Amino acid sequence: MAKKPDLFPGTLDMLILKTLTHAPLHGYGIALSIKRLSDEVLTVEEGSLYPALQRLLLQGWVKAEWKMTETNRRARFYTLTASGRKQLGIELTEYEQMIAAIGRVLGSAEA
Amino acid sequence: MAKKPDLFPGTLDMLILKTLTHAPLHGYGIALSIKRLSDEVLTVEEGSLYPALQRLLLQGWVKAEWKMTETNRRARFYTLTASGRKQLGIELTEYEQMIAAIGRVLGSAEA
DNA sequence: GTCCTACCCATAGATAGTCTATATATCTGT
DNA sequence: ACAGATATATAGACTATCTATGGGTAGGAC
Repeated sequence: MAKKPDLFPGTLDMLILKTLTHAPLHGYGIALSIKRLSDEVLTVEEGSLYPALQRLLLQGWVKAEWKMTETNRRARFYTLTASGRKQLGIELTEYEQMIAAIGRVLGSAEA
Repeated sequence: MAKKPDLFPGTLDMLILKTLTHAPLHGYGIALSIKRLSDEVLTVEEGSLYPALQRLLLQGWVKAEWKMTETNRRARFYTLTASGRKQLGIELTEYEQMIAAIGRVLGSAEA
């Protein structure tokens, strides 16, 4: 984490997996998608995105194939696998539990 | 981050500052407080807590003094400063903005 | 009186996930 | 020809967290 992070460490994988539930996308498209959906609040840097995609590939949560984009450039399209979908479910649950717990602390009136 | 973190990186400082808005506490008490308020979901390890307190001291967001606990042991009590209270406000705003943005991505039906 | 548990502080080292910076290349519009 | 958007990828730096360890005190149980 150099300086201030553009997103929460640990949430990137979840966001990528979620984005791929809609349709297969290439890396650049994933970054744009997350940026757009979050109203420009979340920015995924390339140096974060591609390592993350390698991790997901290694885990078997996504698969990749080279195709042509609509603008006629070659790009790697990533598709969510069955185990990736399962993993997304796990991460969503953990995330919501964590957020709820933090919310309880932040909302507390007493120590 | 060795293995799975017990909380979101970046949120610890905010949680500590929030806990101290109620009353001055020593390190051990802060850890217990966060654990209890979060229903045992969030665990602050000592190896995370004390470095974090050093950071907060350096920034001037908390001040510390040695006192005696109710159980008659000497302990360092940390108190929130004015700038610490201001910093907490900033971090809360950023946090909520971030959470809202992630929620929009996770709740999206389309890419 | 000795042991055990809870209390309390602190540092060193490992780990991992992020950012910055850089390199390469193609397509489109001017 | 050139600029700007599209597109992939890696190396290196940074930093907050975890694991592991060390030291020390008070109080109660036995």
